[in-house]
Amino acid sequence: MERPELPLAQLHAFVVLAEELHFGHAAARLGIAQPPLSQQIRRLEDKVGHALFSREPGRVTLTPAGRELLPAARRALADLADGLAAARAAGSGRAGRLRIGFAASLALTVLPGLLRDFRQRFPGVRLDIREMTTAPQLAALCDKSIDIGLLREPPADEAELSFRTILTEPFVAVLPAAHPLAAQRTVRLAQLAGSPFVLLPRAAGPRLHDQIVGLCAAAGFTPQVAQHAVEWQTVCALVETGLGVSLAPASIRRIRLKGVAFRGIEPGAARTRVAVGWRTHDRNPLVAHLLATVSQDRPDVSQPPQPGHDALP
Amino acid sequence: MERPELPLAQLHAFVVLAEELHFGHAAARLGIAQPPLSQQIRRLEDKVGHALFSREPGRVTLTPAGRELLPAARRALADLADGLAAARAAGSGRAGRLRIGFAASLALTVLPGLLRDFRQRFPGVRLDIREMTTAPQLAALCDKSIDIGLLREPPADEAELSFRTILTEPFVAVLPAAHPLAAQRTVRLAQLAGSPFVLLPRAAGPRLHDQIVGLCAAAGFTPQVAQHAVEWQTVCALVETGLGVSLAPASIRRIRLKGVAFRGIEPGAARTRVAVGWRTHDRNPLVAHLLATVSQDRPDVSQPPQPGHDALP
DNA sequence: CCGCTCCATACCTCTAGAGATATCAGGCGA
DNA sequence: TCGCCTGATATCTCTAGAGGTATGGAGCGG
Repeated sequence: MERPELPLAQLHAFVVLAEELHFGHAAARLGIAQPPLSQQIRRLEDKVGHALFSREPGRVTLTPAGRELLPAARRALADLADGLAAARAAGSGRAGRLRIGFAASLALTVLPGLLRDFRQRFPGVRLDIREMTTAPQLAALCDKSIDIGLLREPPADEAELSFRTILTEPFVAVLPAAHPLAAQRTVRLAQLAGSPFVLLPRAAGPRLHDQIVGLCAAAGFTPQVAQHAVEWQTVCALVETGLGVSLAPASIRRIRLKGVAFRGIEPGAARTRVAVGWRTHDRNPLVAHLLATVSQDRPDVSQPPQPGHDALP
Repeated sequence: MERPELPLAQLHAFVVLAEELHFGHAAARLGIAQPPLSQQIRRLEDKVGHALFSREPGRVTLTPAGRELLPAARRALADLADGLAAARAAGSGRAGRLRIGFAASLALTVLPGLLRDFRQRFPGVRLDIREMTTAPQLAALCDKSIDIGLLREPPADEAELSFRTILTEPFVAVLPAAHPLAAQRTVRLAQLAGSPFVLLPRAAGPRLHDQIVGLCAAAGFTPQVAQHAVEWQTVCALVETGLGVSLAPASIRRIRLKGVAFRGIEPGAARTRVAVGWRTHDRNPLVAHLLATVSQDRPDVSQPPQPGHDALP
């Protein structure tokens, strides 16, 4: 790429003169005297190396060189005016692009409402939304390929990142409908000791995985994982086939499968957190906007299960 | 249209830094020291009103405002580089647009060869070709809406315009095939006195019209025009129907109609001229190129008619 | 011929910015 | 801790150009 040769002020004067085809009128339109305009055009012509205007008695016309330069000058001036407006809008937080990563299960809880509210308040902002499990979200936040992460069980020791809990929800047992424990309203964790488990891999969400395993340990057993699945929807489908049972965040009740029963657990004090994450020193105003939207938008899903939701045997 | 706010040199530096994301490397690439680059970017940021780069320990990244400005800056710089190259090419005669007007009958003579040769020699030049009769061509040359005119019988008294004869051709009589005179190889003009004529209106080509009328007058009669037609092809079609006879430039023999006979005339000394016209003081190098091409490209159509061309009764 | 219009040229002042050198401050790694 | 890397800041010189005023030359019309 070479250095630009033509000054924009001169190109602007050129365009105005090309429209007026009269040095006096163009000078008045530019708010200057005629001789300085004459000099400006001369300087531009010297830089191009050819006359851009033909000066005849009684009229000024464009030369072929001038006719070639005019559309390019117009386009460039317009490009820059647009780009400057867009840069200012982005800088002030009225426009721009916000890149959001989210864990799949959050599509069942906070994501829809948050996106709706944000779009309503900031229609000029383009949202780039990508599904990613927790660990990849943390990496993407650090390397700046996303601006916002929506995830579960945020880490406590990320130096560059900050997190804020949006909501907490209890766990539920996920059982095949025909499972003997499905007949109960609530399941004691110890009762699950004899059943194989279907769980997400630790790598997908280390803290959530460890929390679930920890609950089982507190109940006196280590879950025997028969199958891993990255998505909670897949977990439910495998449970439905009778492959095993699971422990999951309560919001997955929204996944409605005939052959799956969701039951409250005892002890029921444990909760899993949903959080928004961002780079601590990120000054992007859109990030601040989204955090503000999250703070005003806190749906409560800690209500008890409603009758009719589960497939009763 | 407002004045441009951002200097191109600063935008150029911005683009290079956005590519390198390292002040030292970008400065080296620009051929300056790092502090001046730092100052330049600062000045640009002050003009935009927002930081364009985020400076963190160990790395430089674009802000949202910077990300919005980058494509616009790139486009504008490219537009101007292209426009400047096009202006220079047009100014030096390597490229640009040439607007040519031509009388329809010249499509039967000089036009195809001229266009072919010119395109071969100047492939970068766009040709804008419009069919116009002689009088509109003269007006368009004067008001600069065409650069070149190809016409017949150029005027002798146009102050701003110059003309050069490309070729001359004799006249032929245009007769219905069943006309008694069609049996002759050559027709004396006086023999046409009793027949109605089909001619182009004087307004379409005053001098050609007057030349034809003058030939008849020299032969002792004034042609009785039964019908006018602007195109020679239409003239031939009307002659074919038996509506009348005509006198026309010899090249219209190329219009092949079964029911039309073309015959040489006596006296046969008169010739009609085909000329190229241009504005005398036009400095457009493409005009010079075309005039040069015309000078090297002089097909000779003054040969006698070849057997088999005419419909014999 | 004279007055007016139109664009060019000459000369002037002022300013912004381009680029330089010198230096500082912060962070990182050995 | 020290050395190195990186970007910022301070200060300086120089130049191009932006815009002004005054004037000149050409052409046109009354």
